[in-house]
Amino acid sequence: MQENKKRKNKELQGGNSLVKRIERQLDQLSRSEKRVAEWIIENVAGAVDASISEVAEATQVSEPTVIRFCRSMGMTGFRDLRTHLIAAMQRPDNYLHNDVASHDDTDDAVVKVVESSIRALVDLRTLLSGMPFQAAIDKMVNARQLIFVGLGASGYVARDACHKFFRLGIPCSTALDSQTILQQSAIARSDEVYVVISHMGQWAEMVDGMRCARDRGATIIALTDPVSSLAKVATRVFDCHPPEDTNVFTPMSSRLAQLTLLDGLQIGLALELGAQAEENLRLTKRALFSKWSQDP
Amino acid sequence: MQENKKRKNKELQGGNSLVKRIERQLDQLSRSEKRVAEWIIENVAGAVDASISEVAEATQVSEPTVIRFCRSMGMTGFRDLRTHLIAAMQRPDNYLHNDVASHDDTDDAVVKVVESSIRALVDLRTLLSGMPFQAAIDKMVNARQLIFVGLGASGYVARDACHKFFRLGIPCSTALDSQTILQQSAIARSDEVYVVISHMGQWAEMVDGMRCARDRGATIIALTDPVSSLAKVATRVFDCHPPEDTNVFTPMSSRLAQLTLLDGLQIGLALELGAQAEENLRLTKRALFSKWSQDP
DNA sequence: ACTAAAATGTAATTAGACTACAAAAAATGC
DNA sequence: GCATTTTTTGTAGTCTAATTACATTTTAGT
Repeated sequence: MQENKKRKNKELQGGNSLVKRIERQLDQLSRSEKRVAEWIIENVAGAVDASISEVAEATQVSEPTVIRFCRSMGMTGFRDLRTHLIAAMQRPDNYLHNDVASHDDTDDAVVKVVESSIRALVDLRTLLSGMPFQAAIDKMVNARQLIFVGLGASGYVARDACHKFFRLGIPCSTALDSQTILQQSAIARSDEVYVVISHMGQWAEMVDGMRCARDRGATIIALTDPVSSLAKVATRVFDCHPPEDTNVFTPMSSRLAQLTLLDGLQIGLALELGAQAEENLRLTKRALFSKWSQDP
Repeated sequence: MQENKKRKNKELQGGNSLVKRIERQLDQLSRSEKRVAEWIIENVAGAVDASISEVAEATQVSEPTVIRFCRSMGMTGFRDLRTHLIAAMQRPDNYLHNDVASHDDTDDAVVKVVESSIRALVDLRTLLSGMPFQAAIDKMVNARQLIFVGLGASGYVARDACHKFFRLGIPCSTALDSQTILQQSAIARSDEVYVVISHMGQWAEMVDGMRCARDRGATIIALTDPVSSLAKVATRVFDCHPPEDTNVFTPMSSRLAQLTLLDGLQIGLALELGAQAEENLRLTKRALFSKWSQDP
């Protein structure tokens, strides 16, 4: 018993993905154990919080069978399995995609939402290397003004981005409806950079406006579907393909990817701008801090 | 990208979040609880494997005291503490987030930003089980109106949430500056639910306003630091502790956690409301879709 | 020194994890 | 096909961990 504990701890560090390990050994299991395995894979989320009796209940299997399953996986028992599961969940690549269904209870649904958001960012990470960050930043460094463009839900992303970039000390504005977009782009200049956020990239007025701005020499950086008409007009495209939208309960995780991407752009730009931008960031941060620290 | 390649400064990040949190609250603990805290800090690895009686034994303290310590840390019990400890232990090894430094090149910086965002969501994932989703949703189901409150950067989150929840067919509004907050809360009703987003939870006007609304019987749901004064006023608290904010280049990933959390709340509420909300979601979605599909 | 409050421990309760063994089910040999 | 062995599964019970209720001690204020 004593030795087991020590050894177990070693394995925990090296830990190659437990979920994948379960998947791999799936067909070497007996019928009941397989049910347990499948439930855990489908539901890694809930499994972490569940007790042995809850697992037994959920899989219609006896409690000892659950323990046998743990042993089959090379764990010393249920507690050990749980430990490894928790550890595995700290590796974002283990999160699988599960849609929320209308029969889910609240907690399951929430967990699924968070996990699908994690997936969205993990996906983003793999796409990162193909994205023109340096090129976009090079344009931004010398810009007279950054204009963030977005309609509807993307408008919130644009606003957020604007609020983030202005702290670098660069003039920033937003254009969040057709009228503003068309007027703004009608007077676009070659030293202005438009950052356009649009899932589909299909809104006619927006595309028209950006084409106009582009013709006037402005730089158009688009976060959109690369096959869209907006993408054709843009100077640089960051691939934000729209989610395949089968489920009404789909959370808005594509928006998270956009926000994160813009975070990356902003930080990249700050680095490029150097000391002055860094100082501006520091000052804006302190402006808030000193306020609340004086009236707590 | 390849995190192996750039594992240069293997700075001892042993100070993972939970341990830091324990350290931070160390002097607010009673003598016995402090002993437990110190032992765990000294001995994180061992603590993960220990049972409650082993901890009690090792620290010369009774078992209930160990549990009291867990509660003082904001956990529901010993099991919960263990869960979080295991999660925290995993951190130094994989996906360790090095802060962006001024000598980083663009691509490194962007990867770091994305990974720290992923980290933020994985952290959120482990905190979920302690969050009062069902309670919050129960209040929202019968609400006459939802009011989303946030100042500054949190205002964007509030706005975004408002835009998300209104699609369920519930009256939603925002209060994004002190004046609006004070006026709104002055006429608060007991069938209204306030959703308040604030990192620090220390802005005097906001806390005053919420206290007033609370006194008038409204429900206050706060996404904030659980030790803040806002948290004390709130009906329900979702633990969104502020990031330890040492670096100017810190991306705003805590905001992602808030957005995701609100996504979860919205979907949970949609499920609770049932068919009507589902239909509303479908309709709002189609309203957009039919527009762009007719003029591509 | 006396009271109220907080901190801690004792003992009992409950729930969780696990074992031993027996009943089914499947596989094997004749 | 039937008997026999082996494997799989469940039942019932044990033991341990986690938690609660309550009693005792300690601490701080008057």
